[in-house]
Amino acid sequence: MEWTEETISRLKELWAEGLSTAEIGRRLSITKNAVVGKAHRLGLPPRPSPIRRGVKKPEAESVAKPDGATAAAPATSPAPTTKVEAPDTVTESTQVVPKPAPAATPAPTPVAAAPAAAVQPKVAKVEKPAPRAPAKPKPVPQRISDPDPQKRRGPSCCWPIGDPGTPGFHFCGAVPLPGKPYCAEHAQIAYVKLRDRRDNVA
DNA sequence: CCCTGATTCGC
DNA sequence: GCGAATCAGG
Repeated sequence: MEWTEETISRLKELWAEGLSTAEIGRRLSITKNAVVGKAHRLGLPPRPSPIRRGVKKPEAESVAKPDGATAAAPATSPAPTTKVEAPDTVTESTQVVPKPAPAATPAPTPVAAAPAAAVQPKVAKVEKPAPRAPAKPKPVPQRISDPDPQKRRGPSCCWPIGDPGTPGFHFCGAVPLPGKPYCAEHAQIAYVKLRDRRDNVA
């Protein structure tokens, strides 16, 4: 495989759009392994993996030395969960991380999903059969009346401002368009027409 | 078995 | 650097 700037950028785009590695592979006429391998090498943001292979291999080291003394492991604390999370959520509003889903994802349901680092919030409309997550148009009737983002508890624009995990990160919070997760301003950006990309061999 | 993505390892 | 083979979870 010849990874030219062209193919690499194409890979990045498709990767950022959340397509499966296999799907990307199909589009580029390469195997998913090639896609994954390259993406990994490029340091592309890992997307939700079904597995967690992080478990280390048989490493001879963690043998807990019974010779006591100053054991580094405080067994007295069964729950030393040192969480380093809770960056700085905006207000008390239930913020959901917007995953620019294909087509329209109207449901403001808390989709607990962390966006892959700095995923470009662009909604792409793929014509190919989506592997999973079929669009489920479910118009949620909700009245928008209170224009104050700080007070209203209803739906709020979940356009991410800044990078998730960084201190300044927050969501737009403005009043979203009816049936849309974003406000008018960000909906424009979100629902940009995917530029024509008819491609490759077949 | 199908799907998925991650890592390993020979090339 | 590349990607098939392999692993591993859903």
